[in-house]
Amino acid sequence: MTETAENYDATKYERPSVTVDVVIFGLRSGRLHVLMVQRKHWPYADHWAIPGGFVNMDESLEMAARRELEEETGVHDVYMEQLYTFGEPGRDPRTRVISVAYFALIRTEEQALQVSDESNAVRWFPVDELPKDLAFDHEKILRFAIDRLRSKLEYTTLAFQLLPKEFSLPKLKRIYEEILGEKLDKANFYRKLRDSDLLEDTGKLLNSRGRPARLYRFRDSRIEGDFVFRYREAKKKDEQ
Amino acid sequence: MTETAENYDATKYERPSVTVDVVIFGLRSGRLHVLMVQRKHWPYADHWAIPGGFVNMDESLEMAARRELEEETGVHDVYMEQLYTFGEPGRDPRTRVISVAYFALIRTEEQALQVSDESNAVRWFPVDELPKDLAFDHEKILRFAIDRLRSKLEYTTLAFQLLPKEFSLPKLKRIYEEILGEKLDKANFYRKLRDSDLLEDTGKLLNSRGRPARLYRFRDSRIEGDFVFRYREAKKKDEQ
DNA sequence: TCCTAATAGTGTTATTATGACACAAAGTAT
DNA sequence: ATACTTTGTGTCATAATAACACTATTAGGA
Repeated sequence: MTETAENYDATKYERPSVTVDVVIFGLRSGRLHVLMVQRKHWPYADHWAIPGGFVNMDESLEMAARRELEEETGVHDVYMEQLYTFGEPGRDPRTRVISVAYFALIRTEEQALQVSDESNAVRWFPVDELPKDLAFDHEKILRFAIDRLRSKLEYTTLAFQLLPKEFSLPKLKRIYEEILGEKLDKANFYRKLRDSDLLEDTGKLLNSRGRPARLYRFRDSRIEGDFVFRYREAKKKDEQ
Repeated sequence: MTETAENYDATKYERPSVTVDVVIFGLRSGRLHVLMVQRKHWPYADHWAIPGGFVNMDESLEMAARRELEEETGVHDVYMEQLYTFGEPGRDPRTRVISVAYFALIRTEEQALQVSDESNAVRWFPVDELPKDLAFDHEKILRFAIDRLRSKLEYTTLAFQLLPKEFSLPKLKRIYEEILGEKLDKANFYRKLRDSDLLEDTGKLLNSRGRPARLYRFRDSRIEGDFVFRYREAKKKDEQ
């Protein structure tokens, strides 16, 4: 049958629901954390979940993700990109739900959390100490997000989104080590950054225990756009 | 209000439709092509489009993509991965439609095309000679897919999915050149492949004009899994 | 005040990867 | 036989990487 504007019936087919879920990464005390909300309602009441919700009919997916993020946590103006779309039948007991997952990177010190009335609590969890029995397939989504963050760290400047405006090289290095789970060589790391021309010396120093660290900021021009900072090459294959 | 299994009403919210669209790449005469269908019905009747259709309530997204692919083109058993989800309001005049896009790589010589009754025609187009006025936002999806294919070619073995089981090194090299749009050095390319240990010599030779080319096949163990063949490093930055 | 611990930052070198290019090998066509 | 075409290898200068030793600058305690 030929459909025209006149006879097309938008309700003819049964439709799935569409949600957006947002994996929010931040650093706290130098460790990588994920923001989770504790659900108030069925299904999975009292279970921890990634913030998210249904997409409205008149908003884009990214707008929906940003709206949910702000509603449920008070967080706004952050780096965000689409991660993957999860749509297995049965992943939500209510009905067929297709979830478009995003991940966001935030500067924790610039953000104040707030709890919405959809959840009991909002909390940061270290990525290696996640709560048990997450709602839905959120554990899978989380692992997916962590893997993606790790791999993108190796060829993008994503890590910059997690740092305060001004920071020291040792701090940046510790973040890379934290996320990649691997020690890096100081000299080689510093040299890569110097050569990359990504950083700008603020002239300021940061006192701590030992010798004070120089503070840098990122050159704006390099953060956006397609410039690639590959902090190291692919690992040598040790298989064979 | 608290929702329970008893009072949850799945039809309470208005829902978007969800479709899958599949960008299908193949080689024909050594050039990269995309498979398109010509629409029969409103909207965009007679316009060329990426094969796709609505997701059924009881099938996964990837199952839906494979079903649509087979229904509309007769193509099956191919490499496929999720590309991105497009969901701008207004991208489909019928109603709010969210499209989960996939891309597939096929060995053209092993596949016979067929036309479904949903479309007037099915045709291969070279990626640099696409038809004008594609349906919906399919031009955007296509560009997205081509970019992704290019970038993944540089650090995966995706190109292998486009080739016949047995092939020569010059042929493989020409494919890389075709997709990347750039000449590669023979010696360096061959050396990378030899060192990668990805290939297995079949012992056979392929006669053509000049010296016969040795035929290779891929070691199965290396095609699947997370093994990475980086045929070259990132380009040097020419900016600054 | 002077030593020590702690942290920041630089220099050096062997090894490996890359890119450019010349050259040799093995067929076909005339 | 010889020219031509295409496949395949060798070599070398340069650049990137990894490993590790070393110097620098502060705080804090003896």
